[in-house]
Amino acid sequence: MPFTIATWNINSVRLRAPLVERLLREEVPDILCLQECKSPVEKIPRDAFAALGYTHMIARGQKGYNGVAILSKLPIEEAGAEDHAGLGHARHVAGRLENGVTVHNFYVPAGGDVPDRAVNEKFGQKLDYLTDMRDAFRCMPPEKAILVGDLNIAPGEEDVWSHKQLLKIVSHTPVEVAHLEEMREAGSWVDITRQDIPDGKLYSWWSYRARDWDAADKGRRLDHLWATPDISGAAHSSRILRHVRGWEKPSDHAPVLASFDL
DNA sequence: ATGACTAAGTATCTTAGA
Repeated sequence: MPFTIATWNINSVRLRAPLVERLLREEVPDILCLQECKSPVEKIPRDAFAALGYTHMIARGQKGYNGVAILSKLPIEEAGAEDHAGLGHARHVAGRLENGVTVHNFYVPAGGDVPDRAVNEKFGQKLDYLTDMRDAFRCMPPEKAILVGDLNIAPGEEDVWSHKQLLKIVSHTPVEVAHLEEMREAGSWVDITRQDIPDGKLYSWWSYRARDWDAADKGRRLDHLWATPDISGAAHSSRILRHVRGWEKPSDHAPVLASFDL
């Protein structure tokens, strides 16, 4: 049965519940993975999503920060949640669909301002988080799986507005890109967005600080949708919904989507 | 110059985002 999956860093699921509902109405993905819910699980407005047919939810949450949720029209059962790097943060949750596909929803640490773990503890935590993800995938190679989320790294030169100007900016430093690539390789993950849209600039995040984010267009592709090789051939129709960044009181991230014919 | 915003908490500023 074919299905569509979406991922979106919502930057507060309670404040932006109306935007989530609008996306669900307009795009009708079968599954929507959210990051930065910034809410305890019991305070997520799940009834509003259930009213639109999203009757299944798997989530991990905490007060104020982080938090991930999987909303689904399709039945989905819990398939674990990891606390990589031992941060005690709600940054991962996994679910399994009835067709046997496992969905991983990740929110990788942002990493702070200075790309040096000797002076910035958060940068070290980001690298450690990616290393632990890598080791987990090496230990148990994923099959029939999809990995989505805000990975907080824009790996390619075409994934940022200026490769040269961002080389020393957290999210695009060579050490982060190397950690991401090792983790991707450990799970044999295929970047579905780039499989479908191989060429050209592609962003999923634009800073709130720009006077006119659309005109400046200084974006980065921080949000990713990957799949294992056994199902990557079934993926198609990848999109990044740039126009959603222009909605009233938007998240600074745009939703990323793909469909699978399985 | 990227360039001066946004959200939550216990909150009238601090921490975090990236």
